[in-house]
Amino acid sequence: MTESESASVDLEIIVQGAQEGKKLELRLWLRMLSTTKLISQEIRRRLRNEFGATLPQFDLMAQLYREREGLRLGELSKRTMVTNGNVTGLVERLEADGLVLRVTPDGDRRVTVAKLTAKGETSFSAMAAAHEGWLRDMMADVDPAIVSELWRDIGAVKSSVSNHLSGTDFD
Amino acid sequence: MTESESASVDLEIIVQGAQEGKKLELRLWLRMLSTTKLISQEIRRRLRNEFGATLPQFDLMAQLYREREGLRLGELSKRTMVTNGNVTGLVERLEADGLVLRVTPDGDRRVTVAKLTAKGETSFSAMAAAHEGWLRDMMADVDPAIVSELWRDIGAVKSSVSNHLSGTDFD
DNA sequence: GGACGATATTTGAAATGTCAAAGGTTTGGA
DNA sequence: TCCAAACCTTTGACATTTCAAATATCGTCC
Repeated sequence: MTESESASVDLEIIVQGAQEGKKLELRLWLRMLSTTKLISQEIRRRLRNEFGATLPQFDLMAQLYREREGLRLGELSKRTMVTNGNVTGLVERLEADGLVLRVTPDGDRRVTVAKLTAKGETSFSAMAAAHEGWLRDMMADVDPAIVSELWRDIGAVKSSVSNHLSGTDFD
Repeated sequence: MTESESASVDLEIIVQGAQEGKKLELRLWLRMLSTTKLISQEIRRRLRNEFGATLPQFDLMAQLYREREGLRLGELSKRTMVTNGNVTGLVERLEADGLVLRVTPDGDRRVTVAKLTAKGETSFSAMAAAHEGWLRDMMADVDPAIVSELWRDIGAVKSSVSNHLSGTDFD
């Protein structure tokens, strides 16, 4: 009994080891990373060519588009996963282009709230429509059922990662 | 949890349809992107804290570690998915730290080959071992079968994206 | 052997990114 | 009241990133 069981286990180990070495998680990570880079670069190129915008600007405007009242810079920083200092510069440039407005509310003068201007909303909604289409095109060869499955399972990965962060996590 | 499975599935579908409607690909992309950012930032932090290294440096050294003869900068650029100009600066800093060496082969003086020094190999192999462990830890809550499945299905995404890139096009 | 196109890398400008430290502002006790 | 801790944003020093233009070298065609 131990003989047959251990034999099949050994075989699995051997096959896996022979074909790919080991480190399943590492291989998944490398593939996720390269795929994400590939898509990012394509989106970046198209945003640039068709709208003269950058990806970080698009991401930031996407957050503001969903919150028409505007967002504090710290909140923007969390949602875009970009550091505070970086948000400052991004908003500065967007404001210079007339796409975003900065306001300090009366209640608390430590705070700066960023908000899309009318021009910003128009500009973003055109980009968003195109952006969605690009993604559909790029993933056109993937079975929708697989897309759903990936969405779910990557959620599991994200959740696992969130629970094993070293520094100050929680949110 | 107290409800039957089919009821909760229906509910999910309804909620999903009502709240987000369509855009499955868009939602997958946003989740992939945020998950990748999360993992990247964690690795970045640990590389910095434990080894005083940066992620791009680690990535570049990883390529050189697999090619002990060294790589031309253009090849490095392709493999790391980083632009040529960027590789120049990365290699410069790594050379200043004594981790990488630059050589111009006799045959072709246009070419620069980068190669890990002994110090670079030692340094990288310590980082690589830790790096692999971090990924295993971060993904510890994900079923290995799911990890395999993700690896395969993300491969399908990557392949689809590769087939729908806008080369040099016009408007 | 000299001009030309193809290759390979570097450079320069601008934007994005991190981190740590410094600025203001509020708030909550003593 | 007053001051120290907490909060929010900006600043400053660097590293990374992209793109486009500039350099440098090779190979070839004549």
